[in-house]
Amino acid sequence: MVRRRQAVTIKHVAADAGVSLQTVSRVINSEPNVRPETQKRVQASIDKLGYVPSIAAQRMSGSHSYLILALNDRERTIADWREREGSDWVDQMLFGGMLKCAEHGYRLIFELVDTHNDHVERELSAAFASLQPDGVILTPPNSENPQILAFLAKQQIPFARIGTRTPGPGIAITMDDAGSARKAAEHLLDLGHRRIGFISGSPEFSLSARRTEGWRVTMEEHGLSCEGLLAPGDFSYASGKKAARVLLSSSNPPTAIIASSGDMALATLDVAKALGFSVPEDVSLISFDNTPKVRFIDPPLTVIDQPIAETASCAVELIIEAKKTGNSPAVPTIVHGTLIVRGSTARCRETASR
Amino acid sequence: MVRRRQAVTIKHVAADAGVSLQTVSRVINSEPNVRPETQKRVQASIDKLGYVPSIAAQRMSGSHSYLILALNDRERTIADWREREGSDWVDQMLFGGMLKCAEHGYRLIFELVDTHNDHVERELSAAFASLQPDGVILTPPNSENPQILAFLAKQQIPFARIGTRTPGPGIAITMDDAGSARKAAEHLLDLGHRRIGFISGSPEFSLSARRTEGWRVTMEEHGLSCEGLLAPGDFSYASGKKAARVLLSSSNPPTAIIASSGDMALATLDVAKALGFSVPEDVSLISFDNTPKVRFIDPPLTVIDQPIAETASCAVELIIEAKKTGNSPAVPTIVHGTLIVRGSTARCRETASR
DNA sequence: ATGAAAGCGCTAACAT
DNA sequence: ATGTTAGCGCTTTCAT
Repeated sequence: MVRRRQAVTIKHVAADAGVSLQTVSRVINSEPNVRPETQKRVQASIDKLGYVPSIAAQRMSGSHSYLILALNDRERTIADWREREGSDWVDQMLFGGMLKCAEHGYRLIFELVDTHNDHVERELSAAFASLQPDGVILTPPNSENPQILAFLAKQQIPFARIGTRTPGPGIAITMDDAGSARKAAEHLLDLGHRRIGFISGSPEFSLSARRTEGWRVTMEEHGLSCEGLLAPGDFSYASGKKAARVLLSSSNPPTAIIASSGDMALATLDVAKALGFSVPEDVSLISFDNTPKVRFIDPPLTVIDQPIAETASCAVELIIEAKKTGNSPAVPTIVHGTLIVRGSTARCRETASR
Repeated sequence: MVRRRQAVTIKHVAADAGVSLQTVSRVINSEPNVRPETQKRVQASIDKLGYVPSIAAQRMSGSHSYLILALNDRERTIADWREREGSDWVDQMLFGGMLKCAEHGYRLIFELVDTHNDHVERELSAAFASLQPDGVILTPPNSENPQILAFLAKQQIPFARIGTRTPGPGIAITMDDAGSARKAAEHLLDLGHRRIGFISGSPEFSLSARRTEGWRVTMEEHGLSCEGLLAPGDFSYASGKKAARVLLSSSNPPTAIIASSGDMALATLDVAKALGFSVPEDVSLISFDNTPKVRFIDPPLTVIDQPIAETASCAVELIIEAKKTGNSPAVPTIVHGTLIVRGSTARCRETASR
C-alpha cells in the first residue's frame, strides 16, 4: 500500500499566502488577531488549493477531534436491526444528529456499547482513547447507566443524556413524557372517555414512570379513578399482549387504552380484535412511538410522536455549545412530543349515548 | 475547556514494560522481530494499563485511520428519513457494515454526498482530507457516478461499489439483480402464470435494467411474449401507480406483476384494489425490497429480499482485505437475494381452471 | 531482535 | 498582528 500523505497541508497554504503556519491556523479557527486583509489573502489560498484541515492532526495538537459519539445500547439496537420491524429511531437519530453535526463541521459516530456488561468502562475508555471524541450522546437506557455516567463525568467531555431528567452530570434532554401522556389522556377525555387504561413501559427506563404519572395525574385532575386501569408492560409486544388481556377481560373494561410503546399498542390492537372489541368503536387506542408500523396498520393508530430527530439535533447543538463556551443548561431541556390523531381513537360510545 | 491528553500512551506502556516505543508499536501492529517473551511482557503492560492506540496518532504517522466511509446519496437518504415510511436500508447497512468493521477494529462513518452537484469532487476531497479513511463504500447510485469513481481511483484507497457490476476501478458487489428477477418470475410461472407484467426501476440505476433483463429472459425461455407487459417506473410510488394503471387497464391484463421496488409494489396493490382486482386472487404481486411496509400490508407481499446487511458486511471485508494485501477480486462479487413467499402470490386462476 | 531519530499536520504557548 | 518553537502519539527509517 502506498503511504498516503495529505495532499494539501497548512504549510502549502502558508507558503502560498506568504504567511506563517500560525496565521493560517488562526484563520481556520476564526481566531482573533488577524488583519482582515491577511485573513482574506489566506482564505483565498485555502479556497484556491482546496485545503481542508486533517482532523487527526487537529486532534493530535490538542484541539478538537470534531467527532461526536452517539452511544447506543448494543443489544437493543441489534435486535431492532435483525427484526426489521421498521423501528426507525436509529434513522431519526442520524437524521437529527448527523445533519446538525455537519452544520458545525462535526461528525457523528454511531457506536454500540454492551450495557449489561461489567466491562462497560473498559469498552468506553477504549472507544475514547481511540477516537477522542469532543462529545457524547447517550440514549436510553444508557442515559441513566451509573457506570457510564461516572466514566463520562471523569472525562471532562460534554455529554448529553437523552430521555432522562434525573439530575446529575451532563446535559439532560427529555421528551416531556408526563406531558405527552397527559396529551394522550386529554385527547381521550375530550372524546368522552372516562375509563382510560394505561400500559406502562419497562421500569428499566425512568421515562416509563413519568408517562404513567402523566396519565395518573391527568385522570385524577378530572376526578377519575385509576383503579384497575394500570397494567405493567416492558415495551415489548408480548408484554403488551398480556397487559391488554388483563385490561380488556376485566368486568368493566376501559373504553380507551394508552400504550407506552408502539409494540404494546399493536399487541393491544390484536388482543382487542381477538376478544371481539373493534377499534376504535369499542376501544380507542393511543400508541407512543410513531413507527411506520403503527401508521400502516388497520386502523392507523393515533400516536404520540416522539421527536427523536429534533432531540438528537438539540443534543448535538448543546454539546457543541458546551464545548465552545463551557456552559450547559442547568435544567433539563424539554423537547415536546405531539399527538397525531389517526383512526384508532373515536368518541366514547357510553358517553355519546347518554 | 481543559486540554485533554491521552491518559495512557505508548510511552507509558514502553516504560512499564521496560522496552522502547518501537517495540511496543511492533506488538500493537503484530509485526515481526519481537521475541515471544518480549511480546508477552509488552502485552501484559498493555492490558494492565488498559492502553488503546489513538487513531489520530496512528493516522498522523502515516498508518491506518481505521475509518471506512460509507458514501450515500444525500437527497434520497434524507428524503427517506423525512418520510419515515420504514425504509430500512440505512439500518441494514449499519447492521452489516458497522458490525463487520468492529470485528476488525475499524469504524464505519456514514456520510452523505450531494450527487447532483458539480462540486462532488470538492465535497469528497474535503471529506477525505479531514477523515483520511482507509476505504470507502459506495451505494447506488453513487456506485456508478463517474465523477466519484474517477476521484476515488486517484486516491489509491480501496473502495467497494455496491449494486453494480459495470467494470471499472474498485470492488464491485452486486445483488444478482437478474437472478432475483428470474426467481420472482419463476415463482409466478410455477404458479401457472403466463402473462407476467414487470414494472421497471429508475434508469438512473443500472440494476434496473438487469432486473428487467432477468424477467425478460426468463419469460422468453418459457416461450412467453413480453409484449405489453413491461411498464416503466422510477422506484417511486407515483411512478408505480402510473405503471400499474397501464398494465391493469389493458384489454388483456397480466395475471401477475413484478414491481422493481417496494413502493411501486404498494402502488400496484392500491391500483389493483381500486380497479376491482383482488390480490392475489385476480393478480399476484411480487415486490423487490423487503421493507417493513410490504410485510405489514394486507396481504403481506411476496418479495425478493435484498440482503443489504450481508452486502455491506461483504464490502467491508473486501475493503479491509484489499487494504491489507493489496488484492481485490477482479470479478464482481455476487450476493444473492432470496424469494420470500407471502400472501400476495397465488396460483393463476386461468391456468387452474383449465 | 531492538532502539534512536525524524517527522506526520496541526495548535498552544511564547515570543516579537 | 504575526512569527517561532515545542510538542501531541505514533510509525517509519535507519541504526545497532
